[in-house]
Amino acid sequence: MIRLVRGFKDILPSDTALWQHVEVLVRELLEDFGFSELRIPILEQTELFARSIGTGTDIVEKEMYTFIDRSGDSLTLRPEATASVVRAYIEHGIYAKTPECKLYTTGPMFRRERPQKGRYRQFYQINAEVFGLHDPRADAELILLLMTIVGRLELSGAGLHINSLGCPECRPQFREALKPFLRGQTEELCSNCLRRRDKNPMRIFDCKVPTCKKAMLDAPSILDYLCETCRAHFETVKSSLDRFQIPYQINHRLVRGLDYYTRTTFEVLAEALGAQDAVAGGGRYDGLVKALGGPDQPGVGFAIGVDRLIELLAAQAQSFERRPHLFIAALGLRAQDTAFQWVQEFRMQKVRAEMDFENRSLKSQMRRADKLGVSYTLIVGDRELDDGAVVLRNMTTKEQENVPVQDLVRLVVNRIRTE
RNA sequence: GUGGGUGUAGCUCAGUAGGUAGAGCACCGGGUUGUGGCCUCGGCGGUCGAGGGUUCAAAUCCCUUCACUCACCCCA
Repeated sequence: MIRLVRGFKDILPSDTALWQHVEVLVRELLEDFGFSELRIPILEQTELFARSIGTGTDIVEKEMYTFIDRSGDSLTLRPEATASVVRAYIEHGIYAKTPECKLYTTGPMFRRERPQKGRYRQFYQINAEVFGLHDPRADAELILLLMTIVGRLELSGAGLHINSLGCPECRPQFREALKPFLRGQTEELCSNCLRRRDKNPMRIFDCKVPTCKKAMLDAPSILDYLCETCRAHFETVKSSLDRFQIPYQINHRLVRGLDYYTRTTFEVLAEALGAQDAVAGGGRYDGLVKALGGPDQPGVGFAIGVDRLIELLAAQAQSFERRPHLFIAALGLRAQDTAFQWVQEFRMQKVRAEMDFENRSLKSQMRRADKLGVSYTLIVGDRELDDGAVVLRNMTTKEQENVPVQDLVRLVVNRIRTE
């Protein structure tokens, strides 16, 4: 048997209704908040990700699906979307026509990590990006949008964490201050953290090893090292969130894996997800557009991990399945022939009708009707056709009535609509 | 890439003094004449992850391998 590729998955019919529910709701909110959809390809030049995400990152170093195509170009299945959005923003001169713009995009991303709960090699994201706005209220608005989505989806147990990473002006000073502290923690830090102590010391905040966590409790906070501009920026983000009563937790340990983030950074975390607890994450990336060869335009964005979001919603046990409205139990070939005609007419009237093509007993057809969860069943056999009236059974009240064959579709449609 | 756990019917799982497999759910059908959900009876359905070894005999012991899963790592 040929099976799924490791880390990839099928989204089965029993789940797609929930996916669609999320997609529709999020899309509507994005449009309400002024975002326009941008559709970007799944394949890009490898260099785009190397330059935006950073050559030192794990994503670029060992997680990308990269191959050389026949022309000799190195291509990569996108591991994230922001780089492509920025590329499109620059390539099509969007910055010239509408430097300030809000874009969103959705689709699969690819990262060759070891699969586990909430982590797949093909996973889905909804990305929102805002370009051209330095104002901290843009950051706040984006977070507001994200939390509105969370709220509308009635997602429980999800908490917002925010932090500021400073800017190229003040972050280096923090890193310098962090180093002597870390040198004093040689005993406590795990081997991994010791290795990255010099290369990327801020990442140690992310380590989940208990002793590291403990050792980092007394570490200096980036928030004490922000320059005046960054401090004021962060203050406005917070006061804006307060104003809209968005609860949040300041977490000076919240750092990002991608090099291009500056200032505001945030994540929505849900404990129920296990180790992969980030449902959404984002932040400001003021240097990225320029770094990719565009004008010096700022950007802020977030990504929602749809798979994880769905997992949370599915656990909250809410059904979005679409059940048919009507089943036609037809007895005998003549009745089946008529029923076939009717189901088509019902569907044209937006009534989801089903019937059975096997010549099964009424009992088994009733069973099927019950299993489908229809609210009404039409029962038609030779007897009914001869009498010119078929039986309409209300599956919840068990009441039955006769409906004349001529004009049947209209009468039944009305009955179902008035439910 | 590293570690732990697990791999027996579509699903959830039983099944050790080694003797060629069971349950529940699901599915199909019956319980008198053309009527569902409960009950009841029956049926369908398994190369016991794969390959090799030990043995008269292995789902059960040994080796190898693959897959799934959780965690590390990383991140949405």
